Amino acid sequence: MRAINRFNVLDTIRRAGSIARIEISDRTQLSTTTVSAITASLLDDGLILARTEGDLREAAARGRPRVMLELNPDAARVVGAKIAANRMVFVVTDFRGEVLSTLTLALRVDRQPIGVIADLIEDGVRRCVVDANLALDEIDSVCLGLPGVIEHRTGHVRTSPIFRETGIDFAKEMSERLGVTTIVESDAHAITLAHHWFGKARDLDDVVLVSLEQTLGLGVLHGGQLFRGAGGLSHNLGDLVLGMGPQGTVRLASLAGESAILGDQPSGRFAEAIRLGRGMAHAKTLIDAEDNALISAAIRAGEACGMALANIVTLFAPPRVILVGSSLALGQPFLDSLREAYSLAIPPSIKGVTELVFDQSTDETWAQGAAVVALRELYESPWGTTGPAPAL
Amino acid sequence: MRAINRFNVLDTIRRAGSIARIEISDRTQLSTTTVSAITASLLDDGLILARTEGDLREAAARGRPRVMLELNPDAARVVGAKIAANRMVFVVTDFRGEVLSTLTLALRVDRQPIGVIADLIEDGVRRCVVDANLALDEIDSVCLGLPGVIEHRTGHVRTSPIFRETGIDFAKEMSERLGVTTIVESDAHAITLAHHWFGKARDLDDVVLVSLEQTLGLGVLHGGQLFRGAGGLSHNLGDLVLGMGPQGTVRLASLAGESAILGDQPSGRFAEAIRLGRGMAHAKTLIDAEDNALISAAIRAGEACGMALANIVTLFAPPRVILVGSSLALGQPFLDSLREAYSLAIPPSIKGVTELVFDQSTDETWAQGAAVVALRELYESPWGTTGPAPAL
DNA sequence: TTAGTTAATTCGCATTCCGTTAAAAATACC
DNA sequence: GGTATTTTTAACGGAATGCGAATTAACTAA
Repeated sequence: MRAINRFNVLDTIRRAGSIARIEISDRTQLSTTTVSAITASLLDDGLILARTEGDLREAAARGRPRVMLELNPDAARVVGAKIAANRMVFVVTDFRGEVLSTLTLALRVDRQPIGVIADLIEDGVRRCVVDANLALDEIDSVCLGLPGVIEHRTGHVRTSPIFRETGIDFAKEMSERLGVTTIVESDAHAITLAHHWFGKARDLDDVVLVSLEQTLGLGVLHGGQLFRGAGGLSHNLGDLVLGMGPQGTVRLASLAGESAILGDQPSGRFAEAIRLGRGMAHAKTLIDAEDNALISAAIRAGEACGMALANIVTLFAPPRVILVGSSLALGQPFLDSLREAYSLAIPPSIKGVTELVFDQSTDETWAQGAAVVALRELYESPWGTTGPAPAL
Repeated sequence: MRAINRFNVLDTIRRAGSIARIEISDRTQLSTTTVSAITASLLDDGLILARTEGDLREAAARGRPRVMLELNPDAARVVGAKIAANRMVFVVTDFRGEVLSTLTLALRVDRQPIGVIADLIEDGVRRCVVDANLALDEIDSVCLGLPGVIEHRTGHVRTSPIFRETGIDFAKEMSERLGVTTIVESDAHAITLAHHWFGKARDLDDVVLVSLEQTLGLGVLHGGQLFRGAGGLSHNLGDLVLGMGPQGTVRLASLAGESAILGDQPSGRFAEAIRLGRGMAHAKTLIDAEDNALISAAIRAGEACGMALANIVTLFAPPRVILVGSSLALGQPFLDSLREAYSLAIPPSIKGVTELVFDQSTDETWAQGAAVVALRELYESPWGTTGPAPAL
């Protein structure tokens, strides 16, 4: 009971940024007494701070001024990372999820042996922590956002474009290397939570996010919780089947995946750009220069995405869908054909239910999302509940 | 707190059918003291009954025999209904969900004005209640399972093949007519809960159900709760887009919907069978007689369903998928092609996660499922909690 | 200075749950 | 019939929680 209310109060403070006790009691429907008790214990545990200034009511406010409460940034530190095929981005954040330091490594880890990848990640985490003027033992938790099908609950990576192997217990591997609790999560889930905390889903507890990167991912937020499959499985949109062609199934990835759009670029400047993770940006300049092959690839991809998107909306009927990922950088041809295919494919019965939002988040935001995954688990953990009774 | 524990105890009793207090305490992790208190209050409220016989331990059990507790069938009565285009099935059930009376009306309500349909439903409910030797004021709740896109929370029918109009507040309409709380729910959601309580999902809290009837529906059970879209929206699988043809989008319904399989049968015995709701059964006999047109239609439908199914599994990754509905009656050609398309389309990364189960439920089961929807809401309502404190 | 206003805390009360212990109930074994 | 065994109920104390009312705190307005 207390644990639940504690979490609710903490989360209310987080959402508000800065809020008085009365206001908390208003929003959580708890009595001011209870709120006072809980906030006292949170203050005691150092999870929140009180600030006397900052009462934002009408200037001519009478009565005892409110004491604003906010998260204590120093209550915890976590590392979040976005691991992609050609780059890794690490962030260290404080308890609020604010970024303290960032590190981007432009590396092609694609299909390297696990050991190598783990080495690189370990290195990145350590360096990013040092950059934040911290030591590793001051970090409470690490979360790695990976593309592919991730089983968050068990820490297994079922399949991922960056691994040759399948079914790796990567959470355990990295936990042991770092000596810090490390969890894994789908990169799409990470960016979904990033939007929930800081981005375009701040006002919603139900939202669907589609990530169009090298891998096509999906994040479904339902009642403020990530919707995960059995075992905490993440989804892989790229595996969606769009049709049966003569040579087997046609999957979304084969039309709208990065390599499908950019094609095989054996060498040259384009290939170089792709290797550096600027494939889409380069493609955009080529499209602006009217490269017809690319334009038609972008249109095909947009149509496929629009169709898949309509199907997802048909199934989940969220009030908002957020589209993110490097493919958005393709610009007009891609976006227009996506929108058109979507509006053609969306069934009339749920027209108007869902709003489409596009967002070009930076890699840092993705990593921040991974940090949020880690923070959420910290929030929910019993912490040092002042009293003896731990959570059920 | 009490309300939660009460509900848990009640649900534990329901699941077990018949269970001793000790066993409840075991399963719910509540102390025997608490269980005793709660069961006493439940007995007091007449929601459960004690039975001395029925201790199923080893015959040579010593000590005080267990007192088995079970739901009091007479604690409540609800009506559940399945409304389809060519028939209506009503059931009256007791508090346990056991059927007390059934009524099937073979009527073509398809596209009639609302008033007419409402008249027929009202009539059916009243007759079925009378058949159970009850009066309408002894009924606690009514739930109508309808095809189409239903907004359970608001009681609105967004679109349904049986209505010409869209966006009808049908729950309100029927509540007023009957003078009994009436709720609406997607028929697919109803059958999903029926399977959860009585059928092939009794052992699971996460399952996906696909209903292949005139309309293609979907029910997703997640953590024992129905997954509903925004506003309690139900899903309509038939609206899934399988591809973009020359004349616009190709939806699943156009390949695997009833009319797509059976084709336009202007007149004759087949047309008559369809009108009577035996279209699929008749089709089966024709298929057995090697009607090539029908066989290929069934195969096309099976392929489309298998593909769509694979996509759903890709998105939800449930441990089990249950397929129900009249189309299953088509037999081999349909099922084989479905299975084949499914196994072709299912991505290797989640192979083995999901088990396919086919089930030919009777219409009565669907109606029973609607009754379950009503019962679940009764279970969760505060009831006459003995103590003063109501639910939060 | 005083009265008024709003915020936060303190205090007392009721509820709920758990654990322990004990007793009562209902049967089997000897 | 007595004893052992097991389930259920009952009683008491302790602890945690949440709420309402009263109280204190801090400030504004006159």
